[in-house]
Amino acid sequence: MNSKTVPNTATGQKASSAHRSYEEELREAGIRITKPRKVILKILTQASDHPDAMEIFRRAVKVDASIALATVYRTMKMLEDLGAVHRHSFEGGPARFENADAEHHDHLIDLDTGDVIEFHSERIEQLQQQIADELGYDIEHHRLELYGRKRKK
Amino acid sequence: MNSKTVPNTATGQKASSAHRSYEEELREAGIRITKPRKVILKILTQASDHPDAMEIFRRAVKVDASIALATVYRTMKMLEDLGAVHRHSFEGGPARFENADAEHHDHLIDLDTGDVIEFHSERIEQLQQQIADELGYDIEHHRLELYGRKRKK
DNA sequence: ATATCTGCAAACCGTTTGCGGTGTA
DNA sequence: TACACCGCAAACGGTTTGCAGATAT
Repeated sequence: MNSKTVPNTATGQKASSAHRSYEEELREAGIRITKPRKVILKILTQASDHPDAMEIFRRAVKVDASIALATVYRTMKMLEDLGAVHRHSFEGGPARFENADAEHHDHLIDLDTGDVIEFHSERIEQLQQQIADELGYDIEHHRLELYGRKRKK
Repeated sequence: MNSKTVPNTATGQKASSAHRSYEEELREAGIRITKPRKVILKILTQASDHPDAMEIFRRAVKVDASIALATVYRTMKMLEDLGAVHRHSFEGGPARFENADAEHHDHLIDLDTGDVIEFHSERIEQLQQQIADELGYDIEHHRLELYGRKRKK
């Protein structure tokens, strides 16, 4: 019993702000705006954390009890394909999602609470780039996750 | 799917040479050395790549057709708990394993071939440490993976 | 009107586990 | 001999999918 589970209820920090609304994006892509989608998109717009599919489903059911989990999964995949959300597979838990229009950042996951803290280091990005260069590779994307606990001083 | 260890920038990397043998480790831990385990351990000792459970199973069956996939999973978990192997969950595939006694390194995954290239940057490690410090966290472990394709120049 | 979308249930895939029998220490 | 271990099959958790009916455009 050494597997740590990462709880996935975070109390987020920044709210997602100035972006083209999800509905707008769907409309542009010629995708129908249905009732279940409206509910899910609103939840995503309001979310300040990194919810997983089940959590989105729980929030959605409160608004419309007839929504199916499968629809949540289908909608998230559709949004991911559109490039509107990012999917993160952190250790020891289901995939978690976040709006894609924030600037690129990496994540620090609080092992005790599941909270996700975003950070960015231009220097690290450069070093990654340099390493890939030296190895003769073009980076398509990368994943940098720190797993830790609050320092008790 | 092979794996290369690349001598690299900052800190040099030594070849994952023979340290304490797996069998020795098991014996010290008071764990029985059975026939299926012998087969699996030999496969791991000889492996120069990062095989997943199914691949280890395939190789094992060639040696002893009666081995079960469940035994591979059980053995890998046991080795992981012992700290003898590391489990990596790269994107879009099953977990892959590698011997734990190499020095710490990160991974670049070739998206075309699945090859895994190891690298290490002391500078990046320092920066991660610094970021965690600033955020008030102690890092337990981290994950840095670059996903890319060979540069066609 | 009709193609897209839905809910439901079943399938999926990698992994774990309960069982009763086997073999190691 | 005793208990750890095995193979087998069934269960698991997260996710995807086939279907037939519902709905947005």
